[in-house]
Amino acid sequence: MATSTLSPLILVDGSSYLFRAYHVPYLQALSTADGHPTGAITGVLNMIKSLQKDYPNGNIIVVFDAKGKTFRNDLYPEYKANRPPMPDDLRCQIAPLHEMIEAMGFPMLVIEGVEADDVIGTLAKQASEEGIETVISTGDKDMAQLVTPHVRLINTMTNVEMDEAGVVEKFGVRPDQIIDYLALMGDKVDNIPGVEKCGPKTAVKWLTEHETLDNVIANADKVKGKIGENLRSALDQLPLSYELATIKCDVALEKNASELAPVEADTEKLTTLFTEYELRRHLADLKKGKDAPSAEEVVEEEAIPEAIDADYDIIFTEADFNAWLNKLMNAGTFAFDTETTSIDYMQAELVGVSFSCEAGKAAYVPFAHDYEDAPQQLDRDWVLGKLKPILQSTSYKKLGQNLKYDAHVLSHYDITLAGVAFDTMLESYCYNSVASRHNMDALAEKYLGVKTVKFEDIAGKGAKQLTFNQIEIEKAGHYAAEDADITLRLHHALYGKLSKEKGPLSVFTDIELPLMPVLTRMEEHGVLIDSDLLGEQSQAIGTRLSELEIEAHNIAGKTFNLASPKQLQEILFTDLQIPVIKKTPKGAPSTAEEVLQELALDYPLPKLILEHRGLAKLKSTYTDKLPLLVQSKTGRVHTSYHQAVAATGRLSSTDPNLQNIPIRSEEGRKIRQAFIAPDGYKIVAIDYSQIELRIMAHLSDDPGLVKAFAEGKDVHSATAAEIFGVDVDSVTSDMRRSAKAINFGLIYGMSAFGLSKQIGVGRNQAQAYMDKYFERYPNVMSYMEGTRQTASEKGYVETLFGRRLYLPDIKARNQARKKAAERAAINAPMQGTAADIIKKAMLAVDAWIATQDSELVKMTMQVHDELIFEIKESALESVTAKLVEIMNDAAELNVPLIAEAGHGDNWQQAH
DNA sequence: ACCCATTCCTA
DNA sequence: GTAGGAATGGGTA
Repeated sequence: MATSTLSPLILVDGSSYLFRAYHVPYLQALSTADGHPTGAITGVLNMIKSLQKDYPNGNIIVVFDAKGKTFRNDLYPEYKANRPPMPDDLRCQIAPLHEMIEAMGFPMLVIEGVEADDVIGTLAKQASEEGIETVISTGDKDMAQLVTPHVRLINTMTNVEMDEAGVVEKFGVRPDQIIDYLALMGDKVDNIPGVEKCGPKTAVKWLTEHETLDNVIANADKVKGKIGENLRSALDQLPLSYELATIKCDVALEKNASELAPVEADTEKLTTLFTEYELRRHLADLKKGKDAPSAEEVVEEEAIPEAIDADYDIIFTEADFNAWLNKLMNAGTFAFDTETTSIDYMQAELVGVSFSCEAGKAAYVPFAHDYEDAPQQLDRDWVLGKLKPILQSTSYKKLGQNLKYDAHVLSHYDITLAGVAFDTMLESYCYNSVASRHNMDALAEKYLGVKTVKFEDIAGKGAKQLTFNQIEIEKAGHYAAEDADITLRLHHALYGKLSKEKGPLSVFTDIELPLMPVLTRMEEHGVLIDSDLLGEQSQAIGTRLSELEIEAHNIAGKTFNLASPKQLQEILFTDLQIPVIKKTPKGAPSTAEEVLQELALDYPLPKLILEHRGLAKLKSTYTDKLPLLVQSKTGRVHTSYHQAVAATGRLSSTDPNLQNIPIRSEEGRKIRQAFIAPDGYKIVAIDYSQIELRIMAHLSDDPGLVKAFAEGKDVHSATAAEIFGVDVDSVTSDMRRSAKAINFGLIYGMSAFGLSKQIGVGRNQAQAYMDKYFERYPNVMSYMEGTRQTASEKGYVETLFGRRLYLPDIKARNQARKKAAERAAINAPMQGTAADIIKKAMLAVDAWIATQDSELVKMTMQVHDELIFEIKESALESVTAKLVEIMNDAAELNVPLIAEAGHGDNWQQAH
């Protein structure tokens, strides 16, 4: 009986979906005008309607958990004891949902004393016995135990269907082993005990070896190691865990599966309910008499997968290449991508190039694949010679994904990429910077609904990963051509959206895109490092570290790894019995700096550890590492600036990160001595003074703050005078320090609690300071409040230049997340506007430098509010003055924008 | 070889 | 309290 002519039974685990829907962010935002939440209702209704569409003949039955205890609580009083009570904003959605489902005519079961799982298990078993195919719609993995040749699971929210093979694929064990598997692992959420430290991997391993839980138990004494001990100590309660994990399939029900038939929908009642809960979409569907769209159709921005047949060429002949070249030249705009041997732009060698100028059509031109028996390819220099005039011309418009990388590589073949009109990575970043990554694979999935071939798919991963030249041309060609094709299609999808948003579009056109070649030049030029000096520093630090280690071991009475927080916890809080001051988020006793600072007052060891940590950090991260990053080709260090990482609009820097070179501590600052000027040059560092506070003054237009800046006052002293009600001349350094903390705190969207911790006063005192501040600077307060409000209304905030930052959590029910989003909303316009301004300054500086002798001055680094240059000694003063002027003029605020310069033979002196 | 938590460096 | 990157240990694969 492989198939059945009877209608399939569709069993819906309503409770599982209710909880899932409740936690879906975009559903959380839904409520009626008077604030009754409706997200979970909407989620479950969408899901049921989507099932209706997918199984038109299906006989749908919806099952919910009943209130109160179940038989499992009798077996084990601790069952689900850790569950927090159901939140009110979920509880209040249950009754209306039940009413709606009943009015829709679906049979609905809510049976006391058992869980929905048990009712579903029972119905599924009955159906199987009658030869009815069953589909269980659930998000709960435990249900996998119910799967048989006639029972499948479907997760309607993710649209993943699971039959017996699917269970094996997902879990690594068969459905009939699922209970054993669950019993071994236990369940933290339901408070079911299992074997300590036994997760999915271990459970699968044991069940693969021994088939059943009973056999695992019988062979328990053969399991070695800590995990074996854990298994043996769990033996007694494993039978209980097994029983708790078992879904009961013989619940006494009034009607069996085949007797539960749907009744006609009560349209009138549904209209009333949908109107009351303002479910407009469902109301509209009711009128049209059609099924509601599936859950994903409700989400905005959902990509509709494009059905485009891929037609990719791999070019081996000059004639074919010339034909493509002609197409590109006539295309107006084309997508372009390089394939190379390394992701490090300084090491990379070209292996091939790909293009596309029409969706679905692309070409790959290989010229340096050198695996054994690789076919004859076109000559690299011939290809590049042909391409050079086109790539260098601004008349031919190019687009790509992160073309900064390609520009670097091409520059090593004497090609200066120009005419870059679009970059999909930057388009995505400007359109919506809040994404974990703006890489092509993620964008293709998000905006095109297309899954691309990943580099790892063709090259493998880990130590055995191949480089592109070693990959078979057929495979490589498809991958490379797809990259160009997808980039082109992504551009069409993304730019259409971006161009409708004025602010984000101007950030893309006027700031990010033109900044790309500027960053390329900075990275390519690199920074000069005195490796010998760093070597000496490493050695000195090493000596001191050994001394500290010996002393620490003596005090502890045994040897231990000073760099291990875990071992240190043991020594401090167990061996030495020092009281715990603070715990880490995971609950372990913290050994963080602030804790050790405090302990250092009473005990000798923490002080040693602090010094050791500080020095070890300097050595491993900076003095040891930087010399290793000097490129032999240039004798310099070449960082990577990332333009699409920080959600606020800042740059970030990696390999190495040149934006966190120490400055605060005396020893740390010495590292900056190793950032040196070449012969005949000076290092000049120009930084913006108080840029974020000035932006706050501008955005809030607070008279007091604006005046303080206009008069060129020390703003922290001025603030202190206002808050403490004293004359500016009587402000003590303590007052100034507190005022400074408040000023910074405001930029970070702080609370009184945060401030009190920062400046070491009580919470009430901190609140009093803040009240006083807002009294003196009332527009700052209204600005902050206004920002929170706009963020909540629009879902995003903007910088002065239109850069946008979305805040998906701004309406979160979870108060911690909501508060965090509010702080980000306060901070982003200030941090982001500062980022816009320094980027504009970089563009203006670069444009001016281009008009000068190429040896006169180079911009080498950017550290958020500071630009660092190498300037020819002979023209030091005039060039510095010019640069300061350009930076001052980068933006017109209602307070002065002040850049301050310093110079020296190294970066430390320049400060 | 990879993931994670913890810690610490910057503006 | 905002925004980042990187090193380490320690667990699991």
